[in-house]
Amino acid sequence: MTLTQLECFVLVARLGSVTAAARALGVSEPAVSSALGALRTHLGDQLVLRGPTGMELTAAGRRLVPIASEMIHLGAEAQATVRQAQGAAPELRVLASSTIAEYVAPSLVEAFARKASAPDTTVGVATAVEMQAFLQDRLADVALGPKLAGDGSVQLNAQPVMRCALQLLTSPRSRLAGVTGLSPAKLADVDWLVDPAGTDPSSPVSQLIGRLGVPDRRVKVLPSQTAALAAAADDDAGIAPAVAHLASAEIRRQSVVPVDVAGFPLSMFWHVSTLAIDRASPIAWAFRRFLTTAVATQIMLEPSRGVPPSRFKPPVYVTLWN
Amino acid sequence: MTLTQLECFVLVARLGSVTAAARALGVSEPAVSSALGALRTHLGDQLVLRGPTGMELTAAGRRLVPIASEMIHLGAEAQATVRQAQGAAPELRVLASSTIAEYVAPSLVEAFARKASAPDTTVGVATAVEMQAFLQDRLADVALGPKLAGDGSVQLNAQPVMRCALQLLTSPRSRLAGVTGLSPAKLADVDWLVDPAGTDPSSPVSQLIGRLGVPDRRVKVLPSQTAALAAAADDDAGIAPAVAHLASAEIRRQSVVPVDVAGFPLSMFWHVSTLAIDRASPIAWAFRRFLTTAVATQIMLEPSRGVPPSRFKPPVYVTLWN
DNA sequence: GCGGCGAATAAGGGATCGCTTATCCGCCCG
DNA sequence: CGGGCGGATAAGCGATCCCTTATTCGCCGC
Repeated sequence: MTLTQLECFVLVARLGSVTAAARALGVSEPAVSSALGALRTHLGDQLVLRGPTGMELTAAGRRLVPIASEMIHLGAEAQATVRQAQGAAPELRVLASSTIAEYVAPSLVEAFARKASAPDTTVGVATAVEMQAFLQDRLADVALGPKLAGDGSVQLNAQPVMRCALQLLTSPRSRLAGVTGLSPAKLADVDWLVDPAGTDPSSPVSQLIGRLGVPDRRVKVLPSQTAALAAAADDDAGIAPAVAHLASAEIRRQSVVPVDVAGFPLSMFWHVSTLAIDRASPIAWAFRRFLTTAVATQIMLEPSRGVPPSRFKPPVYVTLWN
Repeated sequence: MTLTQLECFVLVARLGSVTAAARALGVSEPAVSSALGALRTHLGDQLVLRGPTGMELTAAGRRLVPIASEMIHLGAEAQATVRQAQGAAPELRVLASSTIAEYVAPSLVEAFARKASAPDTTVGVATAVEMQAFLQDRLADVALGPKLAGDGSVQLNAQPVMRCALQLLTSPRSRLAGVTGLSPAKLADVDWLVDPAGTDPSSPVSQLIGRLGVPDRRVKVLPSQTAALAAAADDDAGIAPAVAHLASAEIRRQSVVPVDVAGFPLSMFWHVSTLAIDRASPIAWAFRRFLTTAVATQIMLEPSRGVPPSRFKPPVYVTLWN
């Protein structure tokens, strides 16, 4: 029985899929599968079984989840406690959607470090379900992006921190540019140039794509929002969905222009989510309060220029014990 | 960071010595030392330092102990929970002094299993400090033998279950036999034939030996009380300290006779110790209550004939996760 | 029946674990 | 100052972990 094995099990249980857990951990699917197999053998129970809607817990598995989750948490707490006893800065583990990680998370973290007790901060990219699982297991302290609610066992606390306008952008030379009152149906048959957050099923972009019935082959996932905007500028028909104020530079210099479709710009919110205040770390809520300050709002409105596509590193997931 | 490493650390912290922890775990001293070294490297703190009175905790170590202890406990609980969810019998881990393990623990456990829900019981031999550490870490459920109090952090609850008379026995052909009003000073210069419990510093026998100033070379540790009595019967001067009613068969057939020394027979008690009732497992307290019944008392008074020395297995320590 | 998707299994390799025995080192005590 | 005790270190070895890629299995929808 290894902490790694327990971690794999909990993630499979929470995410409902071995593949999803592997993705969240940044390892291959058989790695998780075999860890799970070892735990199953050791405990003499299947723990999770394949069901129609994903992996479902057995009776034993259902009881094991909270225990394993607590062990993982204590493992992280052990490290944090020792660090703190040595007088080191507390640790703040932030998860963000790829869009936020690209444009505003670094500046936010930097500004917070200057104001607060200079915590040792790491930023990782994750999808909404991954954020939820990581927060519940306390493998991360703060999630930035979609609104998270938590499942039955562990409640999460979300709060909007930024109102955004989602625009559909295209090249000024595109055949979509300048057309007024464009029919949404037309949008299903052009290239959609999205950043990794667009692959998160719970993201507004992904839901939009689903609602419009855009076929998969039309969805091009670029490594960053900046890259997506650059690709849109070169494409004669592609659409890049983007948060308006993040693309302000590209819009101002007219490398891309808004597409005129009913319902756009689409209003949406960035949220900050943590465990409830009595269960989360103090530094998590300090960061959370910081996000509602004018300083933070300013940073979110005037983001650092997008990281060049080539240098944008997608997932910097939480480091564990290996 | 491994559960094994944490376990080693906690035992070193609780027992105050690497060697003692190694003995409690039934492994070599470097095994514990290197596990501790790995944890130190991983966490970047010494955790425990050599002090005049044993290994002393650093600030970080002091904070780590309860966290690590809880992780170990949860590890054991994970296994127990899964077992239980599968409908298996609950687990009862009993620690006993070697004397009790030899004479009465098997019968007690067997009788309890017949009355109660037939738990899956294991019996191990341990010294008093080991019992204390194991109970506090919840690696054992019940300790049988000396009265345990617990240290500051985790309170233990002890209760006497049997009053015993400690006799000094010798061969009827010994030069000590038949002598009346023997001076205690004479006892320091004869062989003392003790069972493994006699090496536990907190045992009455060990304290007696210390009080009388018996030199180490005079103390012969036999693998069981039965073996000690047999050796005493063959020795022309040796003394075997023994609980009177356990040696009743040997006394009745006159293979050994009591030595007449002031203060003997010496009254002492067997205790049962567990965590407080709200922190211990239900089965632990069920066993505890059983020990105060007439059935259990009868078993303790008329023990199963001592296990033949050759078949007595000394330490069957708690199994962990390997 | 046949793809396709997701999980399990196979095979292999590098790292670590966990244990051993033997040795070294620091410290206290006679 | 030498011995002795207890902890740390060295060297080595087998088992396990943990990861990979490739393949197989089971199930569902077409």
